[in-house]
Amino acid sequence: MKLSSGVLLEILNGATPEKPVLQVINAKKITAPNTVDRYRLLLSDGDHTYSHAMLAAQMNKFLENEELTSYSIIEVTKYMCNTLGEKRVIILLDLKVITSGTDVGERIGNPAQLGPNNIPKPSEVQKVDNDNSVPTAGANSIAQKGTLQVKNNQNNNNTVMANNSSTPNTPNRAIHVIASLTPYQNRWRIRARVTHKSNVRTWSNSRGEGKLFNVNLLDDSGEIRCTGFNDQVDKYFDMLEVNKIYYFSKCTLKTANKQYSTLKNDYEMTMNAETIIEPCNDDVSLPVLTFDFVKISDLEKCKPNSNIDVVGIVKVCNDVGTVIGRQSQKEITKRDLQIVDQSGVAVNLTLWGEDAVKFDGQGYPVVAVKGARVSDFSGRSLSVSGASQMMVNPDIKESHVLRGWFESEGRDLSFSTFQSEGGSAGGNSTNWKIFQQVKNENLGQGDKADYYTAKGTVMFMKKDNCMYQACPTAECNKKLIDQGNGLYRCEKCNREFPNYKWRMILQANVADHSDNQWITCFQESAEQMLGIKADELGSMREQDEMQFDQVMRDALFKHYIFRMRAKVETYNDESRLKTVCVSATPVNWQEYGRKLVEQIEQLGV
DNA sequence: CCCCCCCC
Repeated sequence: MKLSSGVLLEILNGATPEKPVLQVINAKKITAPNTVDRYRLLLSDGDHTYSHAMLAAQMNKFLENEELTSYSIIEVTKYMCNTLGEKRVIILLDLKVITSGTDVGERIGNPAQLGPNNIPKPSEVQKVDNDNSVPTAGANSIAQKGTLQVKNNQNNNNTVMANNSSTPNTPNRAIHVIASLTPYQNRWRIRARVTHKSNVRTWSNSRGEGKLFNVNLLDDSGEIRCTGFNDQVDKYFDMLEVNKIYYFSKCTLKTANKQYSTLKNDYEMTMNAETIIEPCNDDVSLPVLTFDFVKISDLEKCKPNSNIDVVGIVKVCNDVGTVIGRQSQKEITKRDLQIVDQSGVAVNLTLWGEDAVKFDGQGYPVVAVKGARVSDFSGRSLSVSGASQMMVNPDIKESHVLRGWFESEGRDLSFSTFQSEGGSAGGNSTNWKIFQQVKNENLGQGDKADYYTAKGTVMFMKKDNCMYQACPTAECNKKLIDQGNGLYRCEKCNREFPNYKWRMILQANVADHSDNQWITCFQESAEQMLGIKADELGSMREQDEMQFDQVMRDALFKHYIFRMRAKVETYNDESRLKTVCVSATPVNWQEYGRKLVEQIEQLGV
């Protein structure tokens, strides 16, 4: 296969030749904390090599599954050339591997390196100042696997009507692609489809209050989240509609917090007072939603609290039910579905709120969820969170294939389910861990607390600040302010009291054979571990410090079964794992011994 | 500047 000689120089000169055939000499992974990995490529057209080339993030799988290796020959079906400062960067948006790297085995020809000295400066590049500056090689760009492609100007089974009816009164200016946006460059304009719009949410905390919403934006190169606060909510919330295409410019780019973002982008955008958003009614071909489906059987390999894309047939649709939120104490509507796919495994998918109420499970519908939340409840289960996007019977290939499979054979199959760990029957979610596992498995690093059970020995307790004078009101445990006049003030109840009750916050270090863990014990667990009621201990400390010290010493080196809640908390940009001891129960040695025997048997020795 | 998305 011949390389497209000289094509790199043409591209850098501003031309957009179709389907260039290039050799990938090598690829280098660029990693940075809290970002999606990106790959920088050294490309060759046989005459020249060029190293300022990037693979669009959604094409990473080509390298990660080793389909694309060094020396591979590729046909680039979609690409673009962007200017970043004084650099011209070629971004590969879509490609086909024509010959594998191992079959080629070497660098073709003797290409000379292109660099700043022998390529035109961006300012010298002939401006291709119209919408054609996004090259879509070939008359019809090929929809990627799992991509719903809209062709506004064609009748075709894949067509989803997305009518952008208003006329853009926008001057023709070069269009940038989402993959090329960075915080270091603010002269850009993208054309993107809104694939998701949140509701308006209000917040109120120590840093202030306000309202916000976000939209997810998608173009050929990638996706990005865009958030509008306060004034921008009023200005753009109603205007932006899901599935429609808009021009965006002058938003603020910042590093995305991966803890909260499910989108494949290192950055996210915030609308500001200068932001310009205009509807686009051109005949443009932009993807609607890209999925990266995980087979249900592969959920086992997915980390709890991660977000994945899944598609399945709704085999069982349970009735709507309600639960009480642990934190909010509010009643929440939910509906459990059981979904299945060709992997022969069934998994529970929980819908919440409106999604749960509105869902119609008649006729075994297909559901596709982008960004479903994985949990380890009963082995594995899934949840449609606010950041997820759910489509029922979407018009995508996977959906039709799944339907065909279900009608022909899937309907009559029996499916296996995930098993909760520990081996006990039923949904036993005790989740036994040793402290080393707690660290290795990054428990509590997700945005939701992780609960686990561990057997541990008390190694140390901090005496300082282990108890405080709390508001005597039954439900209020707030620390009182000693007024010095025999009265104590509660800021929460806005009252003064002559009395108080003792409450405990005991920091303890507990260990097992593998590691140790600092934990916070509140009233009940602290009283259990110290073997004394907080009120008694409080007055003891005031009357006889030595006796108090003795109680603390006597509590050391005792063994408990601890129920823990682990969650990362962030103070002043510094995050650390906070482990709260929910309960401490003295070890029942018979029962614990039986559990160890069971574990040993499971080793199969 | 949010970041809650829940339950067994």
